[in-house]
Amino acid sequence: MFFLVDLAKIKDMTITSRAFKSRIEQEDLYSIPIDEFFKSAFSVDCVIFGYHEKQLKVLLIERGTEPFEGFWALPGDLVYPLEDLDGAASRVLKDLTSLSEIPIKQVHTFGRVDRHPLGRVITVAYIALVETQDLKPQASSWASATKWHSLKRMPKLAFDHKDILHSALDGLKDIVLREPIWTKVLPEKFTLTQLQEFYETILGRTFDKGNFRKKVQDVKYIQKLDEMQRNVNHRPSALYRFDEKKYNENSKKGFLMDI
Amino acid sequence: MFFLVDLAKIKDMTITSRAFKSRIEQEDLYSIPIDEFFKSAFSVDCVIFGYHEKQLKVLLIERGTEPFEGFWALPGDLVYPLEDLDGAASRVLKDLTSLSEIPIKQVHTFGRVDRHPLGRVITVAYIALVETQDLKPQASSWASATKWHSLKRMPKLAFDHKDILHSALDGLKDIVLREPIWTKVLPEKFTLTQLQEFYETILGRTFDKGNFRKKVQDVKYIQKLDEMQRNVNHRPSALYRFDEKKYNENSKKGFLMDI
DNA sequence: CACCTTTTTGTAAAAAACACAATAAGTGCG
DNA sequence: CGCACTTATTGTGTTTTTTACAAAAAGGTG
Repeated sequence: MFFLVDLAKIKDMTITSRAFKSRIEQEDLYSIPIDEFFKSAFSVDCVIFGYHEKQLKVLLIERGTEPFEGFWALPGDLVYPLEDLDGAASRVLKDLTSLSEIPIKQVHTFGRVDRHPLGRVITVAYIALVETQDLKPQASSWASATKWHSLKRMPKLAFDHKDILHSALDGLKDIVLREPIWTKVLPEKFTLTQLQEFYETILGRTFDKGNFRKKVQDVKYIQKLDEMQRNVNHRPSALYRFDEKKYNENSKKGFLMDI
Repeated sequence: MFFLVDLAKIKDMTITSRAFKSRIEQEDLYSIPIDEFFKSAFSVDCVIFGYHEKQLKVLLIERGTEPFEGFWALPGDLVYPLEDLDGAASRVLKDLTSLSEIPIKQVHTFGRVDRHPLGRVITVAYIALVETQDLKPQASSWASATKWHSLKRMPKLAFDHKDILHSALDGLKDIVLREPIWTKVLPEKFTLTQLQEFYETILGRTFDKGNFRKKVQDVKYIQKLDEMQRNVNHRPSALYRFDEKKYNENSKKGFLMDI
């Protein structure tokens, strides 16, 4: 099954892949006729959550071209021909953040016929979680601007990205209860208060300090260190760390954090 | 963004959509040159689970063409140009089962580059649950045969359908705890034993009869009737029904079955 | 040292989960 | 009819978990 492409239209499309464009130019396919049947493409969109000190944010890009020029949107790109879906999402993430090794998770696929005004584009949504401070938003070839946005007051988003964001937030809440993804956003050595704040922020509810602590004591892969906080203006907390080895042993048996 | 298609190759492809074929013939695009860049299409695959008397099965079709000729596979089809993803899955389901109004649920999207030997095909997996007896497997234009298969001894499946099936089973277990989907497979009036057996079958574990019953008493949308089983050769059970009105009231508040 | 803040431990009550037993209500059969 | 058999239904005590809240501890600060 093969595509031919109307480059005039392509140039107007803002969901463009750089590889895609360059390839088109090489092969000089400008004036090839159009098959009306398959006007479709697939893309990935990444919902990159940033966590820092009780604040959950999401990374948006500002669109520099029509449609939805000037709107904020989720970063995304077309999937390359020889690229897995997960790979495409990782690439988008890496291009945008210069961070590799960020674990991603597929959450849902959106394919409403009219979700893209210029054609049929099905998109697979991924989520990632990073330390907000690890990533300095900066303009790129992709967008005129990128910026961390608080989830409270969210601007009007392009396409159906509002739906995608909602779905991603649900997915994040799910994952947070199944996997210790706080390892990606808490410091190497952390306090239990920090851990508790993480859960409270993501899940949007509070926990009793004493009871939370008791739960954590049963979790084998959270290891108490012989170290303390320093220079805090109150009783210093003990520090803990994530014991990856113990986690891998236990997680094979369907182990999960249970709060 | 537009495709052109090499019909010679299309004819060999077994993931063909009937609409797709006919459209091609109409427009006489046989000898159009090929753009190598976008060799891709998207499809839906349906994991149709059948439940009947403590037996969970899955509906497979037998492929009549290469690749994987003779292999069992999940029913699926390409997504039509003016069709939503959910719509495509519903259509596949309806064509195959003559049942409409079956609720479906998207679970995951599979897009490994080499998952289809003849080209890039990304597929969105859906699950559905029906009463096994409501559906008489029969050959169709799609497949040389269709058949309910027990999940215990599963034949070798085409493509990556084994992965899809696994993922779907996880999805089913998830959903069963969040939504009362047993309404689709239990009779209008059912006993609590039937309900318990349903959960035991799907989740693969057993529950204490007395305790299960106590849980159900707290669930407002499961209504006890003034009716009894008849002609059973033991103490007759009270009959219950699903109270849709009460369910809709409660479910808005994030209500879910908790066993 | 008294005071402030946050950590850490403790404890008691309430709720939920769990295991198991006793009783009930039909059919079938002598 | 009465007894056996089967499954439904209710009950009960124990254990475990959850929840709420209080007290004590360990820093820093002035």
